[in-house]
Amino acid sequence: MQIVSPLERSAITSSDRVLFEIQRAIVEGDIAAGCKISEPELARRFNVSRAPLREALARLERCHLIERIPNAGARVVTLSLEGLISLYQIREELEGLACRLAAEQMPDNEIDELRQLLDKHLETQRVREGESYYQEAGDLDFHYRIILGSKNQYLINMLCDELYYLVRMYRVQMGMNGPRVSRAFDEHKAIINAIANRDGELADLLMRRHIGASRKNIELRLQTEKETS
Amino acid sequence: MQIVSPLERSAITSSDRVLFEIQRAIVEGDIAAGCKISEPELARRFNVSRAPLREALARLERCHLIERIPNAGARVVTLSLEGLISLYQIREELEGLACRLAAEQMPDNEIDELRQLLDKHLETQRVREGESYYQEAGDLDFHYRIILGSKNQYLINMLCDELYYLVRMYRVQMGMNGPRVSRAFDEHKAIINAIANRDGELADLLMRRHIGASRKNIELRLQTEKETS
DNA sequence: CCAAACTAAATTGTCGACAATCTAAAATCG
DNA sequence: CGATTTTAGATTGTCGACAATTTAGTTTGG
Repeated sequence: MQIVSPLERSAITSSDRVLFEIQRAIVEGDIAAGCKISEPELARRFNVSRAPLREALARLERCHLIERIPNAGARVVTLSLEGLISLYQIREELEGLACRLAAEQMPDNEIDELRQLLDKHLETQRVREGESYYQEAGDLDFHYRIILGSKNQYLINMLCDELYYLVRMYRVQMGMNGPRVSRAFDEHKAIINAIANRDGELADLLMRRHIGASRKNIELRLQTEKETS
Repeated sequence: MQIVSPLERSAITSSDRVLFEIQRAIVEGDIAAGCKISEPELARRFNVSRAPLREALARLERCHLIERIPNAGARVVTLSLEGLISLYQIREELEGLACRLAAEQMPDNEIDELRQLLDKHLETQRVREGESYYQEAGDLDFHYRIILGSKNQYLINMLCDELYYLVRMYRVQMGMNGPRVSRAFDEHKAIINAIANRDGELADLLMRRHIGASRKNIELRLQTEKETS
């Protein structure tokens, strides 16, 4: 059984296709945060009828990218410091748990693969110092694999399907890059080492710190942006 | 602002109505676990077209009550010991977090109301010793209010909207009752005391233990059922 | 001039029918 | 006789149109 990389999915139905396109558009800001969503407009834009579009909207609501009010329509969510903190509080708990479980459940070969992935990312980072996109994708991939390693069906579903698009949206639109990128590598290394040693408690702790540091990094960024504006 | 009891909701659209009815039917076992779901049949049964029914199915999938496969249809989830453990592992983390946050965020009047609720439940339990339904509803109400007290939007959404119907389903269909009912009251009391004292760390710990004990209770029950059958 | 009531346009929710896909039973071939 | 292919039935996905509701603009009354 091959592990399907989480960032590439296959669209079966036309509802899937529309979902993926709108998801990407919202995450990357092509459809602005807080923007009202018009069903007829989007249906025309993506060449589908309203039925599959509404199915897609239901799934967008599920991953917290839009908010719907019955008989009134949908809006893209607005990003806020408060929301960011709420989101990362949950991530700390759930991904900490994921690490603890992965330390018990993750097979050796998956751990090896993850190590190789980290090495590969290190090279890419050296080459593309400063550019943050690849690091972000790599970071997400790292987190994804540990979550999958937990073998907890609900955990996987909640984090990978319901929460991570919003995480990406915060990262892309609020900008997570700069000097923290290199430090994140060391933290990833320490986490995978703890998992390889089957030390779930340590892996849990390290992941909580890692996510906490990431949160503080974005908070700081928001703070300085406010001051300079 | 009045706190709307989570167990009573108002159906705005006909899709809502169908959702609530099917939700109840699945949770209480009227539609059996593992059962295949036929869209035309359910549409006839609830006197709606397939459009609102499919909207309802999408939301049922969201709260993990059914599983859908594109072009192949939906099934009611099957309950398993493995699934139960996965579910409760997540509850321990998230409700522990909810307690910690509630200790910081919950206003005094909400804490008082929750205390009064516990006293009321105590009376009901004395009167109806042995019958577990009221305790269950009360227990859920208790957990609900603490989650709401956390004031974390995502936490509230994930627990109250996405996970708790499944929790109820496990409880109803696997039967959570017996001598643990009375002990749960004491645990609830201790938790609300910790929150009232603004001791988030303790409240967190106590909630994790409370949920862990609840899980072990059900596990034990499943074990003995297996042996006697 | 402001507020409330009404009206019209647009949007969302729902319906019935058609197209695409899957499932299972019947037929064919080795 | 068993395995594969074919075919018929049923189910899911999608479409366009209609009904119900909301929103914005206009009119009316104080």
